[in-house]
Amino acid sequence: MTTDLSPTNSHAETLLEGLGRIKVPKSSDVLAERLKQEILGDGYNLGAALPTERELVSTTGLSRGSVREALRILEAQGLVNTRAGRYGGTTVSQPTADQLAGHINLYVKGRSVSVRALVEVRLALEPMVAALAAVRRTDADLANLHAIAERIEWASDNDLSAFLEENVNWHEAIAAASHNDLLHAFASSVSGLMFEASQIKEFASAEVRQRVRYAHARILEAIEAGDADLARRRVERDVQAYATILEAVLAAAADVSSASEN
Amino acid sequence: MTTDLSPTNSHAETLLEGLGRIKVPKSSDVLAERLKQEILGDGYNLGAALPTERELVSTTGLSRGSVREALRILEAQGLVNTRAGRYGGTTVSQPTADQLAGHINLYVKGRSVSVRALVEVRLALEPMVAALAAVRRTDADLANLHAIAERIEWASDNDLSAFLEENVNWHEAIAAASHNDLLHAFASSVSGLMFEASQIKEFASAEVRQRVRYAHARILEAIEAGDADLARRRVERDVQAYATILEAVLAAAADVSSASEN
DNA sequence: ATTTGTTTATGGTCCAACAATTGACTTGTC
DNA sequence: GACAAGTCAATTGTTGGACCATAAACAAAT
Repeated sequence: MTTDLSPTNSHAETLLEGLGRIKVPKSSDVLAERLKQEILGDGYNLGAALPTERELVSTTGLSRGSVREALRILEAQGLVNTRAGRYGGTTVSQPTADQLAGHINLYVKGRSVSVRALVEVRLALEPMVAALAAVRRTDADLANLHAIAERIEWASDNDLSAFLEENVNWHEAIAAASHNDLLHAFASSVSGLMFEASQIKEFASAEVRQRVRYAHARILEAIEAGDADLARRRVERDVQAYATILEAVLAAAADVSSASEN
Repeated sequence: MTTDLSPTNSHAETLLEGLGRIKVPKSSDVLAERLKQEILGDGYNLGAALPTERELVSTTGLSRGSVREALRILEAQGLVNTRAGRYGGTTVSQPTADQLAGHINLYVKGRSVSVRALVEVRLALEPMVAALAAVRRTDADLANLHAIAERIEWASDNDLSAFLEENVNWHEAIAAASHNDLLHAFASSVSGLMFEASQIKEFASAEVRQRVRYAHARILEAIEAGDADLARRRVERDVQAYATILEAVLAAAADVSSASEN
């Protein structure tokens, strides 16, 4: 290995055998990473105060600008909050479901994930969500769901955009009733993205709206009864139906666009 | 409404009826948000170059520090990359699956999501993943899965940590074979988290390892045959079995800790 | 007791300069 | 002509210092 004749770098090669690309990280990245480890480790509890910017400057030897860039990174990751003013400063916080949903949205939009793919994810998540909700729903969850169902009932005949929005709230409420934080974040994020897609597609006909209301009623019934399997099956059928309708709409749209291409 | 006697703020109230909390956003947040909108909108294609920092300084009127903080935020969101040097600069990029997985991990760790909750999510995702993989897997996917299965076979009797790691690769490979970017990101992220939990719990006995290998073989068989329903059912049973074992281990651990409490 | 002002430690912002990086360009060498 | 080495220039990386804005605590005034 050390004696083979490489076509380039004739000398000073023996010592540099397995050297790949050397990356020189930015100081702000290094600091952000170190703070992140300390936060995730046992060093800081929720709400604990990090050192002030100027303290970090003196302890790390970095400039205040670099320290602040590191803090902006942690802030974007949802790990800290900052408040100005005396007795303000940087405190440890938990990433919120909304923040995670935001990152999921960026991923989906940035990569132009197809609506079909979203439906597939929904098809995976929502039956499980409903099953868990049937087992774990609290009285407050049920009250919330009933209230939303009522608003959907009203909006169905009056206000299309309100109908769609309350629909998102419905899915959000069921996801919350599953009392599984991660599932909740996943499901409500996907629901929100589907909502945006629905607004473009405009496929909520009166017939579809009627169907949705009926399906919701049956699902809520199952959740209220605490029947997990029934809730799962009914949601599964509902999402399947939705997917079928969506396929039809998409096919129609494809027809139109291919026709206009000729 | 305007004539009622409020207990405080006796005068100068009529003009301030519906004023909520006034938020003064940071300049870097404003700039980050604006750039984000332009990137997500039709303004920038993938790989397109954003204005240089100094151009942004002159067009926005902000200081370079604020501009840089905005760019760090976008970078943390995976929307841009930055390279130093001439012909360097900030370019638009897509968030990677790894970056999304990182945010999911932060959410899970930050909120101390239970392993049980993770299992529930896995139970929702993986059957769908397998079903899609059975329909969409390419020859490369199959070759990859076979290679991993072989390495697992070897590691099962020799190297426990390698066994666990290859296990993650297995799940990752199936998720990739589903050819659904979002599902892939979700599933592989959860797999990674489960892996970390497994390393702590140390519950991969020889019997469990044997079982895993058998299950993998049957699942791969179904995927190779292109039988979506069979693959779904087999994965479902596998994950169920895993969940059962995990419950037992957790119960045993709970026994130990409650015993040591007395 | 309520309002009003003052204090002051903290983050927010700006500016100016220099260092480090890096791809293109130029020159030198064989 | 091809290849190596050196030079250049535009861009991000980093620093130091200064000042502004914010907000909780405290003091004073009414």
